[in-house]
Amino acid sequence: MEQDNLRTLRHTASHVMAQAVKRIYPDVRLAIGPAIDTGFYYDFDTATPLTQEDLPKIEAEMKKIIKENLQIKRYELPREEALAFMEKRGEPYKLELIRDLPEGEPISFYEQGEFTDLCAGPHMRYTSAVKAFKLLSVTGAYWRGNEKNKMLQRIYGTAFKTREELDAYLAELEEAKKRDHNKLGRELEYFTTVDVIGQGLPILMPKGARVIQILQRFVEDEEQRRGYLLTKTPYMAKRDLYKISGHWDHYREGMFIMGDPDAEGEVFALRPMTCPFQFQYYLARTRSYRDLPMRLNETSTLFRNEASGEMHGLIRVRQFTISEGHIACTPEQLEDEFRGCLDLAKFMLKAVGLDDSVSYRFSKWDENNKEKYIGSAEQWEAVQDRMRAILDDLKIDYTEASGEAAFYGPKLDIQIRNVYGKEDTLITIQIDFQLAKRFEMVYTDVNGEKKYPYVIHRTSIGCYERTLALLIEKYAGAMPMWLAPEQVRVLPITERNREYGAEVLNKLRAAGLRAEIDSRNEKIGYKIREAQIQKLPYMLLVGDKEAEAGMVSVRSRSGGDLGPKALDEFIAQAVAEAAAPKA
RNA sequence: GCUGGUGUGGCUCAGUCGGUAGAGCAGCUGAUUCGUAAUCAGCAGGUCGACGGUUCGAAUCCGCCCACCAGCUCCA
Repeated sequence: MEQDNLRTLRHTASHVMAQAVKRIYPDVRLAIGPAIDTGFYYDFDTATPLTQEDLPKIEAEMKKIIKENLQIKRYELPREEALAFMEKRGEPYKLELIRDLPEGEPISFYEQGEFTDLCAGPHMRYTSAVKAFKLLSVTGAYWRGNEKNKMLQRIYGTAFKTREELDAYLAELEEAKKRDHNKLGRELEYFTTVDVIGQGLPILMPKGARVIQILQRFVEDEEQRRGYLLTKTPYMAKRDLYKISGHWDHYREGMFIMGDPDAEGEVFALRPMTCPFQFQYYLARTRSYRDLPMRLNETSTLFRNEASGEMHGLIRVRQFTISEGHIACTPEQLEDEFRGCLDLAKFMLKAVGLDDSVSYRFSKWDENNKEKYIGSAEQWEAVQDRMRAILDDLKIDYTEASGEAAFYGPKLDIQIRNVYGKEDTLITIQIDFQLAKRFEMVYTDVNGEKKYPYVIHRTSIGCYERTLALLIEKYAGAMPMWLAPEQVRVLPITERNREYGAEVLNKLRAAGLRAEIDSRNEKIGYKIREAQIQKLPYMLLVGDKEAEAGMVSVRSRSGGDLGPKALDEFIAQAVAEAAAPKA
């Protein structure tokens, strides 16, 4: 109920904003303006684009409207009158909306002063109800979310019941932005990008590369324990392969193609997915039901020619490496194998500490967009029902989403939000009922009959770049000990202590700890500050008295000064702490 | 791809009306040997994102690319 009130308030705020915009720019055309989870927006068609500089003006006008305390009145009109009204007002988008309303649906309007909007409501009763609001940004957005339509101007804002709540939210936003991996990850030198290499092609610097290496080893070892067979397959193939898989017809604009597809001769393409490559192992000889389930994994680098506006830090890139895998199994094995994939994914999420940050999405096909998918409606419905049954049986709390499936089958997507609240898929488990047939992957069942196996496409920890990005945001750069690219830094107090510092460093490294030394001629407080900025788990101060006694003075990023400790004792404790999580 | 914004040494920024670049921090060298951030002195580092154009003269004006940021669309 509380939530509903807030949405109503925000919806009213969006109308107040639209009224303000109309007053300042009478020629704008109104599109839609709903409340959203974080506030509200309104889409306008304007002759010239709005910019950030327009916002204060609009805010000022909104304040006036709120002060005027206009009454908000709801009324309904019959279809013809509604159309005539919007016709007279010159609102083409509203006309389109009215025309699309189903017959018999009430057509309601909300009026506040000179401003009237087609709207289902509900709304507050007076404009003065909007007490604490803020306009945040102005961006483009396609009419009805379709890129073929005109791009409108969208203003985002937020509103709360009190000033305090608004200020708290804005402060929270600012705090969240400080954890942005795209800023922090560059500052802390996890990665960088460079113009001459190109968009969506990040350079993983030593720290980023190290974290990914740790994760990769962890994943591969765990998958080995769970009966996976590791493959290493080529990064490119002739187009013929992608014709069989369907990628050539359904994913071509997403591929990097080498050679002219219209000319004679061979054309190659970098792989956007691993499936058709990994299937070749299955196809290498005849298979029987005794070979199943066959679990294949690969640390697989993929290339996708994303549209230029899509790239974002390490979250959306053109080359990435994924903990890929495919399971071929019989229909009877499907549920157990699916359960196994989910268990592995959950284990991974828990290990890196992201398990409480995710949500589950059952991604289905879109029956109104059949070109995007292969297979018949009956097949899709059947496999989706099967998947839903499995999800329900596993008691997964999921939401359903149409049009989010892969072109060959439905998915369970494990979703995560970045610091801006934008949702991305971290992990996906897909049931594929079609590619086996396309590749003529068969097995001989107990009765000697040839059958097509189900194929599960799955990832255990997602793609490493994206996972790294979300870990940076989750921990604000302060990686847990087992993932920290630099676990310990040795800080000699004076030049005199460098030799002992080097000795300490060697012992740390010999014990398998990732350690560095700061031997600059700077004051000790300064070196500590540096290490703190980099969020290092441990700092070891070594001075004259530590050198004499074989000790180190330990500081942790969290607990502050831990006092002097025998070096061997520290090492034993740190090594234990640095161990990877166990199943 | 679309809408808007941004692009000056590693980082943060200054650069007024066009007169061919400055600061702090970081770096390096020397001195200092210091116990919880910033001692002293010096040095080095930039074809002002790229390429065209206007101009006697462009970091400043125009065009076109490229990259980065937010959003839309698309997606792991």
